[in-house]
Amino acid sequence: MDSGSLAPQTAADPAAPGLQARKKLAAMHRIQAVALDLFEERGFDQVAIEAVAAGADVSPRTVYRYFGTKEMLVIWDEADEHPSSPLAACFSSADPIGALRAALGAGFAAMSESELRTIRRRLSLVFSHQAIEAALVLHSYEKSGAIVGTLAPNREEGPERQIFVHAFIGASIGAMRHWWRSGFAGPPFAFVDRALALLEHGFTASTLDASEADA
Amino acid sequence: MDSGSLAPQTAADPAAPGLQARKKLAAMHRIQAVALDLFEERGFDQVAIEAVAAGADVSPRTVYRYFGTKEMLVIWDEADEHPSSPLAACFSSADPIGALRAALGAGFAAMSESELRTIRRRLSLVFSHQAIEAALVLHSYEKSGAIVGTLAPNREEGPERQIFVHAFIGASIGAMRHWWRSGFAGPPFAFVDRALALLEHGFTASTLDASEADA
DNA sequence: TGCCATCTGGCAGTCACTGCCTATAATGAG
DNA sequence: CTCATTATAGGCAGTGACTGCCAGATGGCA
Repeated sequence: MDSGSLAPQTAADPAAPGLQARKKLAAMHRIQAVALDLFEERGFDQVAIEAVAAGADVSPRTVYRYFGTKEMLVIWDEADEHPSSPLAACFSSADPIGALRAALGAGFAAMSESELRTIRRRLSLVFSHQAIEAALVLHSYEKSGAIVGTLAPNREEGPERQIFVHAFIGASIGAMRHWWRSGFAGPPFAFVDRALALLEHGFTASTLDASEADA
Repeated sequence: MDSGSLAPQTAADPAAPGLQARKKLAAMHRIQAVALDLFEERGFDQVAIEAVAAGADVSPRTVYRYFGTKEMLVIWDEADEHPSSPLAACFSSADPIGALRAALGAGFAAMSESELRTIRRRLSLVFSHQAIEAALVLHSYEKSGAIVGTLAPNREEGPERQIFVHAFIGASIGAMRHWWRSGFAGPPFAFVDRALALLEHGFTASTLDASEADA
């Protein structure tokens, strides 16, 4: 609702985004908010892009230009915009899993309650609709693939890193799905942390057999 | 080309599929063959379903009835039809990873060279087109989710199994992707086996750092 | 203030996908 | 073998996601 951040900046920050960039970002937030409302109210498949556009006072063409696909209305996160993702450093770390645990923990801790609420709303839509979940998996693959690609551009690599990235994303999404299925019980980081612990120490038979196995 | 298996069976096998079932299966193989040819020739996005249907001498409506989506023309595998999937037993085994390794190894070993060639063609399409890869991930999640769902219908579960299933699929697809990127060098099972070994014993820092790390 | 680059909106078109109805082919009983 | 029943393929029309194109509007900047 509030678009106070559209006011021009007094100091000339060299890396400051211009007015159009700020307007675009504000419009994207507005469009996504309208979309989430409509999707929750009528169901993802029952809402046409045209309705979202009308509710956000933009043209359908603009919605497509901003988000590309209907699923991206749910998937999109402003954090993805910043290219200097904290995940990038993790994959190149000597201890990737430890770095990921630290980065994700810090990320979740830094979230406000309203941000967490939005995350929960989006995840509910993700796991209720196959098409959105598929888009999320794919988006994550792409992002991580791009990160790994910049780390080792030319080197012939073994399959380990590729397998790890995919397994990491799979495990994370599995953890998020379980968080959702549990009615978002407990802090979100507990689930991701459990997933990372499993990846780090391996899935033993006893781990999978018993429901009680704390790391 | 040959549809010899359409001949009526002499002995009355009680579980034998009827004529329509055999015709449908033959048509699906024919349609998929045409689709793969066209997709490789012109590109997935440049081929309309109508063209596939025309090439296979069926109506477009029938293609949709059989495959549901365009991506399924690539994803579909006759092995998926049989409900008694060997994977089902694996997830309920006391040693799921060992069982998976055995089942997948046996599955790959049983494949003829022509079947392997088809797998390679399909994988090339999968990893060249995001939409198909997304559909594959989704399809795998669904299948595995259904299997796990039948195993423990009511029990409240911890996140471990959910995480494992997703990580397993992620790792497998990562392995397959690497197999594809390597120009399908070596036997396919080596990559999946590597993925399973990593899942079983965990991703250590040294595993991810060096390209050379044999289990 | 005025020029230039960029962006938004509208239009028309393609195509994946679906529900509905009819024609046809397989199945089982007599 | 014949017929009634049932399942299945094909045709048709419609919806909606998504895209290229062009004209008009708007921010960026001298």
